[in-house]
Amino acid sequence: MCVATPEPNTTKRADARMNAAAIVDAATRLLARDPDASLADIAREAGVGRVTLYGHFDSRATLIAAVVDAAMARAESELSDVDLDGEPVEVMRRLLAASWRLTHRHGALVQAAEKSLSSEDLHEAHLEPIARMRTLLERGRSAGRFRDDMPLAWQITTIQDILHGASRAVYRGEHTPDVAGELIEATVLAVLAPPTGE
Amino acid sequence: MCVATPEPNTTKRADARMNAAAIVDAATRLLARDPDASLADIAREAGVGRVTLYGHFDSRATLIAAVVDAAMARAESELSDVDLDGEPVEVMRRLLAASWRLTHRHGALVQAAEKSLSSEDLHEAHLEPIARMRTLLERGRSAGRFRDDMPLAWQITTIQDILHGASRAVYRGEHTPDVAGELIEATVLAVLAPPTGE
DNA sequence: GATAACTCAAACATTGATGTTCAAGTTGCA
DNA sequence: TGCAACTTGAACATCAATGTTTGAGTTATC
Repeated sequence: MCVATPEPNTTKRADARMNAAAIVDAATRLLARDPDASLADIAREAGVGRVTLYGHFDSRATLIAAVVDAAMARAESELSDVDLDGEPVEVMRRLLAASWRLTHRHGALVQAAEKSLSSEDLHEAHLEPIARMRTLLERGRSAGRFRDDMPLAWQITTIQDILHGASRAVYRGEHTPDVAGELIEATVLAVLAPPTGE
Repeated sequence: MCVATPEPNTTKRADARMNAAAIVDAATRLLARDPDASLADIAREAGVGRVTLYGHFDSRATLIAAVVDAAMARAESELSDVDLDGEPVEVMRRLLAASWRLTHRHGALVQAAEKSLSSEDLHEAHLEPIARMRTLLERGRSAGRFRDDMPLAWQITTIQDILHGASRAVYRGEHTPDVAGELIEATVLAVLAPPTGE
């Protein structure tokens, strides 16, 4: 569940804690756009010396683990707010909206994590959101609201691909995040809709 | 159109030409899976010494330019074989099938190219296939066969995202290329289908 | 079969990012 | 106020990938 080893609760000075948070924040922002962003870039973005960064995080991997943990914590918090009961199409709308906010915020962070962290940790990290989506898809299929003539895994990766593609398109400036959210909803629902007997 | 400066027609020895071709081939294969593959890896994959590679290509950028050129040449040849006349949905099927073969073969090569080549060159390189797809989409929309309540650019990037996602899924071993082709067709057509008055 | 073209391993130079050390300067906090 | 905690730039070590050079060995081609 948790990628970084939890800090021993040494009481740090207030400014030190602020800096650590600023670094994680800056890293989240930069890595979302460029998974290869250097630690020097991240330190600069955080308004902090490079040495200070190393004072807080032993290595690139340690920092990324911290970023992933923070991201996962917020993600779980936001996703678990989504009410999974009710009409599957409506639930999918809500789940997509929450997923889009997260994807847009974290962007390519997954790729950064894949390069620096053991794949087991990461796979486990993504397991929960995927399971959530899978459960919803299965329920929607049983209810005849989603098509079931494609593999579940395909539908899930397609949804992820659409989300990540939207993230890149927004970074390219092609759409606003809000418009992208609407397009995602329309597109995913079209993919999932049971084929009308043509 | 052409990324690499064309070779002065110095007559090279047969084995040298073979090696150059083997290197481009190996690079195409490796870069399709890992856009960060090192030149040492590529040389090994080509069954050639690292120095030999540098004998044929000045730099990583030069090699990638050659790979892109070869890929583009084959791509154009295969895509221009697709008959663009006729029922838009049928044409889309054919165009998708051809695009899938190319995507599966070239995979992440685009990303490798983006890191090593000037973005102008690359943008121009991708212009033609995108224009082809755009023309077809516009015709299908006019004919009422494709939905026109989303931006064209969104539909195009979505199609590209689905193709690339399928490529990754196949590399992960989740589907065979053939099955992926069918899934791509069904998924893209679902995305493009005009919404039925619900 | 002579020769120019080509290959290749080993060894070196360079570059850019990572990570470390140090000594001097600030600042939160008791 | 004073001190430990914290920050910082500069300088250094390391590592991996990119390129380069050399010199000896193959081989296509004339």
